[in-house]
Amino acid sequence: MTTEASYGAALTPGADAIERLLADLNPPQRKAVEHGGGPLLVIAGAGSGKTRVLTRRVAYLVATGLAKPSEILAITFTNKAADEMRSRVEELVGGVSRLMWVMTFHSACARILRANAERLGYKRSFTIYDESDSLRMIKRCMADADVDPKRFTPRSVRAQISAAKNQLIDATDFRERQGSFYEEKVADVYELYERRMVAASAMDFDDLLVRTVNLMELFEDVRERYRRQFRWILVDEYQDTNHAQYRLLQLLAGEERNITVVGDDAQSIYSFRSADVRNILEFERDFAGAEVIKLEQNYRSTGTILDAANALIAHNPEQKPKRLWTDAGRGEPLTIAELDDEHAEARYVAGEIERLISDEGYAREEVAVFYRMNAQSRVLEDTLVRYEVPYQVIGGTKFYDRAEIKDAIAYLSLLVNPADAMSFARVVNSPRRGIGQQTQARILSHANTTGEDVWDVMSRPEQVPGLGTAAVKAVSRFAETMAGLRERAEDGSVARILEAVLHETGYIEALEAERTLEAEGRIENLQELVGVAEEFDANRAVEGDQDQTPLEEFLARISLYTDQDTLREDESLITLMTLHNAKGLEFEVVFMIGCEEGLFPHSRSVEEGNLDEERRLCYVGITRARKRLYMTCARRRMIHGAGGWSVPSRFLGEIPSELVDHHDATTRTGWRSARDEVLGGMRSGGGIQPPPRKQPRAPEVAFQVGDDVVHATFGEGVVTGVEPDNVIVVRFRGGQGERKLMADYAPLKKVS
DNA sequence: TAATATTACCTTTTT
DNA sequence: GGTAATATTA
Repeated sequence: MTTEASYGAALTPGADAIERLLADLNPPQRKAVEHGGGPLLVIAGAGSGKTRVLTRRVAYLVATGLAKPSEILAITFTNKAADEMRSRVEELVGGVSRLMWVMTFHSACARILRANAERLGYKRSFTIYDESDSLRMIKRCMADADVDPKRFTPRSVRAQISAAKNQLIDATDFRERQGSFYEEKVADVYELYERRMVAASAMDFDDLLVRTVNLMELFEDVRERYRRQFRWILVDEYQDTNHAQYRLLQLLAGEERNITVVGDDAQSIYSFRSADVRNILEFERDFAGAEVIKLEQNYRSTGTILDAANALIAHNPEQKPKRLWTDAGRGEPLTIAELDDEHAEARYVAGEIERLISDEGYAREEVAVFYRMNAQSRVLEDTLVRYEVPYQVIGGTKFYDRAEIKDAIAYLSLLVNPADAMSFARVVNSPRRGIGQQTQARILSHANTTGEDVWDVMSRPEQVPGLGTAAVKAVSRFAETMAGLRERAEDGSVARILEAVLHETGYIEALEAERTLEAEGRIENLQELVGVAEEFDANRAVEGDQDQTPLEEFLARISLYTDQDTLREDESLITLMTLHNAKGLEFEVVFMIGCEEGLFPHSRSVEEGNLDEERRLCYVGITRARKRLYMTCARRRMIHGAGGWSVPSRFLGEIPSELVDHHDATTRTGWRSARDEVLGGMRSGGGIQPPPRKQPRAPEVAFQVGDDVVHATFGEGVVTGVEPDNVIVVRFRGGQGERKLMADYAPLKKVS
């Protein structure tokens, strides 16, 4: 712990510098930055300058001497957010930012575990399995535990295990809690999976968190060491933390509890990954004496866009009350466009983008298109190519997900971690070496029964029961090749090792022999990977880690890297991404496509009762837009082959009609009745009366002028007008003026 | 064992 | 529309 002296000495230097850090902040932002020690919760609405507050606060802590740079742990959820925070902090405090830990939960955990893995029975050079690796491992475990993959899909089993881990329920606890036959079986797989993962010295993404918690709980010395190191903790997007992450923060916060968390419950969109909004809602209880600061002034969007967002989110019953406001002016109305099908939708979007760029002077990099599912990008991409609109897609099929890249990385993993059974299985017969499933299964089960590393087993194949002479010979050859490569893997250039692997294992040769366009593409991808390795080598020459070999460091880095991080801002491209990926970003112009029931909100979310979360996702999308927002829906859409009729998303109807320009480009009638029903008061007259249908929320009571009402978000008010289509006008207390609400949908109650 | 053909099943969102 | 597991055959 630091002495009193360093606190005192701190306040003298650079009073100017400190004032400059605070100068352009609004009062609540300033208050958050200047908060001293102890827990702090910042409820930061969309676009309210939360990153600015976080980075300034880090700089402030350093500038005032309250914190040494090395005592700061700043946590984000994505690498991209971490990179941005790091560079913004660096601008403020300079090179000392190097000493801080500014990274994702997962990278921080991986780094802690690298230094301590042996205490938990893992090798220091443990391998990190991504989702597909872990799914393969699950499948293998299911086969070995005699669990029928037809009755229990591997994905659902993994999902259950993952959910359990994120709640820190280990295999033993899991078994104790479960009753049904199904859950018993999952418990069998869970136990086996945990054993196999340790045997392979491998961790999945959940393990990174769970094992770090285990480490801190089991070893007081480790816990104390990191508590002393991270005296100041800051967490971004706190609403997305799960229980394991919450526990980790609790363990790290220590007695001083210098923990700052920033988040927005209205932007919690990761409950499917076990994120628990309660973490943010109950922060004040968990960290008693916490100061709470709300940031409600929005610096990003027009008043119209904010009104739309506020009106939409008001349909969610439970949230921390907050009202986003701006003094930026009204701006232009939103556009809701209805098209015939996804092709017409794509043409509309492409045409509008062209128009916005050529007539209204927007730059391509200021435009983004968001969708619910990655699969939706395809049609749009085809159209953009035809319209010659340059674009980039964030997420989706990833470079590191390609088979050849995974193969190459699996080879390297096996060199570094000789216990890595999944990498072995991936690589041993690729390219074909005459080592088929039978042989592989025998080697793996021999490794499992003897407890040896796969590497050692394959090095002495004659000891494996049941192997024929041909198999023994093939395996020996492979083992020799690998042994030769391993000697050289100890040090030196990663790029060189990778090239040696690709050539000496015959991998490239096999691709060349294919003489297909596809194989050529694969070779190009591998060359790109070599390029990545070269870049890594060059950077490492400047700042290397002594504890790890270059190859180990490379693999550790790459396993937590996704191409999320490849978002480019400087090039003139429009950006395509899922709504989930859009969180934390902002664009002048935003298109949200596929706003149809079943797609958005997704039918599965509706079935599982996660409608509120879908609505928050919509809220996130809307609040990304600075100036212009388009929402589109198609009346017909192909979903995996078969086409179907669609109904506009209920979210469109939740946006007050006076904020919207409605653009109808559909060509036939018949569908309109369904649409009019959802869009409600948006247009009047005409059309056939829609068949009666269940309302999302039953109409409560008829409201009359003069009724006192209370609204989930806006608070108390009085009804000042009643309009057709169940629209009522309410004047809320607290100088917010009047709002039009749809009585059937708004979370509004009469008070007597 | 490997290569090909056929079928089933899919799809939410991601560190 | 696409992948991945399975059946079939050389």
